[in-house]
Amino acid sequence: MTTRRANFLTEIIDADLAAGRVTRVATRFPPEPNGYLHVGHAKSICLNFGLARDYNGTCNLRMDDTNPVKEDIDYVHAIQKDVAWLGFSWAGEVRFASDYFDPMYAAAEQLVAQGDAYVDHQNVEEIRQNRGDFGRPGVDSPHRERPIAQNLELLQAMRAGAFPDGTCVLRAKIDMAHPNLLMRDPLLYRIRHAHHHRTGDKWCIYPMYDYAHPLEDALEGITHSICTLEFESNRELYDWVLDHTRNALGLAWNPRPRQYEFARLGLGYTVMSKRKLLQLVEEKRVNGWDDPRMPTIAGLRRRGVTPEALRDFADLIGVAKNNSLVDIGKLEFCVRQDLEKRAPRAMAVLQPLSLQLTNWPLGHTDVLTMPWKTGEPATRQVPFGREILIEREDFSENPPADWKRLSVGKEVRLFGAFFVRCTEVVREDGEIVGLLGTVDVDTRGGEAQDGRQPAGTIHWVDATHAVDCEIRLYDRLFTVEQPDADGDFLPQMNPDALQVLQGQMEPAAAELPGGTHVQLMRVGYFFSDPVATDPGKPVWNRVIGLRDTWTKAPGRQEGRPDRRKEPTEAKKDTAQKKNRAEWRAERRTATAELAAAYGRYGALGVDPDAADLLTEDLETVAFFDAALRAHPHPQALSRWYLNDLEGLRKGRPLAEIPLDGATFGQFVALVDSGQVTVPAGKQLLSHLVAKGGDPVAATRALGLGKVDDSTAVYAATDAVLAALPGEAERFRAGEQKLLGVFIGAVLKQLRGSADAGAVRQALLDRLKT
RNA sequence: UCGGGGAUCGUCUAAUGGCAGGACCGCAGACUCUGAAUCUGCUCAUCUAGGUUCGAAUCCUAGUCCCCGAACCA
Repeated sequence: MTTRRANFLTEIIDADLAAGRVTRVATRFPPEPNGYLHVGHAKSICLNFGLARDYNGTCNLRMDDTNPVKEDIDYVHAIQKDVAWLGFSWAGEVRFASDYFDPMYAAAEQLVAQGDAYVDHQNVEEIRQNRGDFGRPGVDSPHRERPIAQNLELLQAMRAGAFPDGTCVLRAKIDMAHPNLLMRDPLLYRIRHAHHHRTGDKWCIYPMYDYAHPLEDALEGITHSICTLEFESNRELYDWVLDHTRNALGLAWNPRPRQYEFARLGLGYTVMSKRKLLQLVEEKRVNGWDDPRMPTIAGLRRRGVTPEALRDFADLIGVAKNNSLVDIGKLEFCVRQDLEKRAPRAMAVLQPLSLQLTNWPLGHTDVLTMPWKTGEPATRQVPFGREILIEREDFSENPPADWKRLSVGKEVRLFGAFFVRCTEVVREDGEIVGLLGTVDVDTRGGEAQDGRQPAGTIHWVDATHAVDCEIRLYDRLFTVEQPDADGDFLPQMNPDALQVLQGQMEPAAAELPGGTHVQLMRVGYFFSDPVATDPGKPVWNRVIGLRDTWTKAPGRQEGRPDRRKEPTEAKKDTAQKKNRAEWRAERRTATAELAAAYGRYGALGVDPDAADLLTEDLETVAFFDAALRAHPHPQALSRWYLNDLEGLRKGRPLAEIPLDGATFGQFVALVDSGQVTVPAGKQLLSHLVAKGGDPVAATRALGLGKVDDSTAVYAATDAVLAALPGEAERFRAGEQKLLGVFIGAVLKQLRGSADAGAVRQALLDRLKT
């Protein structure tokens, strides 16, 4: 049983299940096979498959292959491999949008037959021109009103291959003046005389995404179709297609799929668009889709990132609708956390410096047995001889005060072996070329008989047995957090994202096969490249360095990103954009009744701002007038209307809520009379907006009548304080803010039917020491 | 310009009218045969202004800023 991570989507699903809208959960991951999957897709995969897992539902893997000129079978295979590698299994076979071309076409003919679609002969340019723009409505196509029979004939001719590419399209007949540009007669089918990787030459017309996607979902019985934020505007069209094809395929769309959008992953120091990734590959700025510098799943896999780390990362960053740019340090954290647990330890030096131990017998080798990992049984043999290689940066001639490594005259421990002391520096032309030192043979295994502890421990390898190996040091692909913020992203590429070094590795580790994780002690986590490693010729990729609180890598922007914004200067309103108040004022000028109502309310003592809001339209005025007739107290009425009812109706027109103006007036009268308290009134109003009914009857039914009985208040107060002894203690200790918690609890117990002031008083009474 | 979204520690994300919580990062300390890991502690946030309420991140009003949308791409 995995713990379910809550987010806005799980809330929606819970509500759907509770309301019976769906009885099962079916999601899908629908990539277009036109590129490799990247870590952004990994987030989506974890979401869709994770939801299916958490709700005992299903998740399909579906190739959205509706555009034959861009897609390729190789990508299909790569995508399957990546999803499986991430640890997910899809329901049944892999699906293909192209599997549904027949029913999609049938539905298109039905749309034409219903008069909901037509064949348009305008060219691309004309269609674009006639679509209008954000500020201008579109104009109807000259072919928009063609008779149905002719449209049907043309569509069939399109399908039969009678027209060359680009000569005509099938369009939905919606509204060329629609504020959502996607709804201005969107294209449904275009002609492409192209070979499709699955359907071959069967089709020469292919459906557009907005038409195909909802049908794919519906045909597969998807309940929750989850996509990214940029598709928000497409949702309206998604629903239109479903609404207008619901009878065409003999399917009831039950449950009808619904689209929900979440924020896609933005990750620092990399790029995530398929186009840019493709460009990096095609221009050979990286070595293919699986280059370990790439944010592709294939690249991360080859680098040595594990599926567990990626899944942890997906959990860590969560799912929401905020546009976000995730700190790449979070990914790095997940990688380290995972590798820390699993990686055996080994030693290699990247930049060797020789240390001759002058008191060690010439030609003698001691073989030490060390565990692959502290506390675990598996061991390895590590040779130790007269010449030792240490890391160049582990020696300093002029060490700082807190130096914990080697320097002249100082003793350090060689990890798992002996204590050594440096006695002399060997130079050539002023350059340090080696070190002379002595070893304490009584410290074998790293423990001194006398219990002394050297200041530091460093890693090392034996010079005569060390194995040459290629070390590939990977770093962030770009030098700035947002390489594609503006302009060209290529100049931001990090030239040091790959550094190749010739290192010296202990022999046991050098024999590890490709695809093995290891922590090179004090250096980082490494992965033997599964492609480049040959037997006896190891190539090691650095997955990620160890966290380093001592030295900071040069040339890298330090620490956490600080994207804090300067408080922006309020922009002077140069554009004469009309605000909502101005719209209302304008409408009042145009409509005498509104103006009259405004004057009338003002005369009744309603605050001008409130009067402005109440005279937004005639519907509101009529409602308010009816309320006024039932309860002639304009201030109270307007407060309840504006502050509570306005929020409760959630944008629905007044006519659609089961509460009319007169009843609303009666409701306010009831509260004003003191028979119902304000908090109870809020509950009551919420009930009336949802269910309708008579306020007095509802009050009685819900038990919301005011409790004047101070015994009851005190009893509830005592019960609450008894149930929250810790809080009561803290309150007495001075945490004033807890009073609200108590009031809330008492009010809840009394169903809001007590006066808050009385409750407060009772609490203070009881709580005073 | 129109339509649709969004705004909470530096970053990501909770809190659904009642104690602004967690994680990453950072800082300090403990421990350490890895300057790692581990452990402890600390710093740090509700876009602004009004209003409703005993009580507002949450409800109302006005404003500000950010993102997406005008491929025969998905």
